[in-house]
Amino acid sequence: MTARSKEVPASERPRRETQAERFNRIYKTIRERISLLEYAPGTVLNEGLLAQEFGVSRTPVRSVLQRLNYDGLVTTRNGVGTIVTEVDVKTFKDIYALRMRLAEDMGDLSPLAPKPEVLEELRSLQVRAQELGKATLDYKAYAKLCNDLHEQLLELSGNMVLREITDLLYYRAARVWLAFLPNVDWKEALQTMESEIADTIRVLELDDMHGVGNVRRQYLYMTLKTISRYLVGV
Amino acid sequence: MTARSKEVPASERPRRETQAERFNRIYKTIRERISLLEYAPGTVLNEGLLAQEFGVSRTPVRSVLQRLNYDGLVTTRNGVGTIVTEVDVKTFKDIYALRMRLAEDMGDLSPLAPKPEVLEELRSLQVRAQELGKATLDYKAYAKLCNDLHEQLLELSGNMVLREITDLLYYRAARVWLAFLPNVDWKEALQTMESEIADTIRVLELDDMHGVGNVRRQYLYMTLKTISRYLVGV
DNA sequence: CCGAGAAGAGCTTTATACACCTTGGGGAGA
DNA sequence: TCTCCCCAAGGTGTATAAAGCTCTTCTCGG
Repeated sequence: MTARSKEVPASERPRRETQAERFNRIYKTIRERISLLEYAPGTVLNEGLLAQEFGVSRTPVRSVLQRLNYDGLVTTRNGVGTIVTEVDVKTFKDIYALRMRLAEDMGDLSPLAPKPEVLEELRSLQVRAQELGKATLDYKAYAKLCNDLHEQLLELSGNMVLREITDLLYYRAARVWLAFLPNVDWKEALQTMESEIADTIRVLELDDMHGVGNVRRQYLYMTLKTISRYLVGV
Repeated sequence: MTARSKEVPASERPRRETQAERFNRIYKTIRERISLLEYAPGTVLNEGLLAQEFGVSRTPVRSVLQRLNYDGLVTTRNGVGTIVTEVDVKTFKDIYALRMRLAEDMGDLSPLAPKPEVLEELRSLQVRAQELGKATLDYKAYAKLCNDLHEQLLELSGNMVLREITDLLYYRAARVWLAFLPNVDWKEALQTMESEIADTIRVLELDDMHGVGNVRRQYLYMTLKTISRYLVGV
């Protein structure tokens, strides 16, 4: 029993943020900014400024940036700074090829019975997609939708390792599709996304976990093909 | 042009170890020690001592340990130390289930034409397995053999992302099989390994990259079953 | 006018000092 | 004798200063 815990009951005491919690907060914040293209590829992240923004010293920020480095989202060059990476074409294709496989695996490897909350959340995502399709261009909202969909799909697998890797690969290539988005028709893009969500809900309601993976794989394939076609054109 | 490069021609100057090189050296060293059970699960790694051993300050060592933490090989507890993780049964099965899939993928996703060096290396591994089978128990040598085989198989895929993940998962679970080894017959274990290498060489000589994945998957399956059977028995 | 070179600014990397946390042992009290 | 509390030792987490690297810019010579 420490001295502090005697002063106030543990339940009332406003528990200070754990170091791990703080790490995750900063990590997810920066990762989201990268995935939303707020930090576009080539952007130089300054440790000092980030430290200032999050109200910590540079040390914990460095720790986060190193993690993002392992994730492949940034590279740090001595004397220059920490730079958000470009995703080259080959890597992009490699990632998508692998993600398509992993999507299938998601249905096979210890799938979880779909929790009602997930279905609920997916329906609200569907609404968001519909609303967004009517509205004017809002790439950031689109990206958030993608991220949220991804997050919900993760919930469907009981294989934590698969989850982790799927998450890793998702964020490593998420920027590419978003950066490509201006090249495709906005309404069509959102209709496609709405279809994916609708299809997913449909198979989920049948408890067809294999189907979920197939739907995901199908739309990953479409995305890959769309971008590939454009790359050939250039 | 810096001052130092004027003193001696760049070709003669003994290029100092890059920071990245030093990182990798320390990282791979510690990771190998973990995979070889030199640092068994539960072992507490002391940042200060490691820093002393590698002749650096605690900072770069911390950086390596954080990476190992992300890899799932250690967990760091404040005030205690950095502890080599146990691999629980569920995680182990999750990893193996995924590795089996990835082994198949290895044959499908941009396989590389087998370089002669790889075949050469595999043949030497086969010899090592034969020698080891005749000799007395040497778990560490067995583990090194496993690691080297793994490394060679990585060379066969042109999908760098797949390589990276395969590597990650290999080392995350490598300890388990090694720790289990005393429960199986030594000669049989080495005969099995020799068979795997022989099978791999055979399919490689036919340029059957899909076959390589199948062989790998097959032996992963055997390993998984062997351990699972034992776990049920307990 | 042009280019090579050197100095300087700004960044990351490393080293080090200090704060905080965890743990285990020793001592006082029941 | 057992239990509980306290505290000291030793660990990691954080902050900060020094060192090293990179790029820019300015200057001086051709």
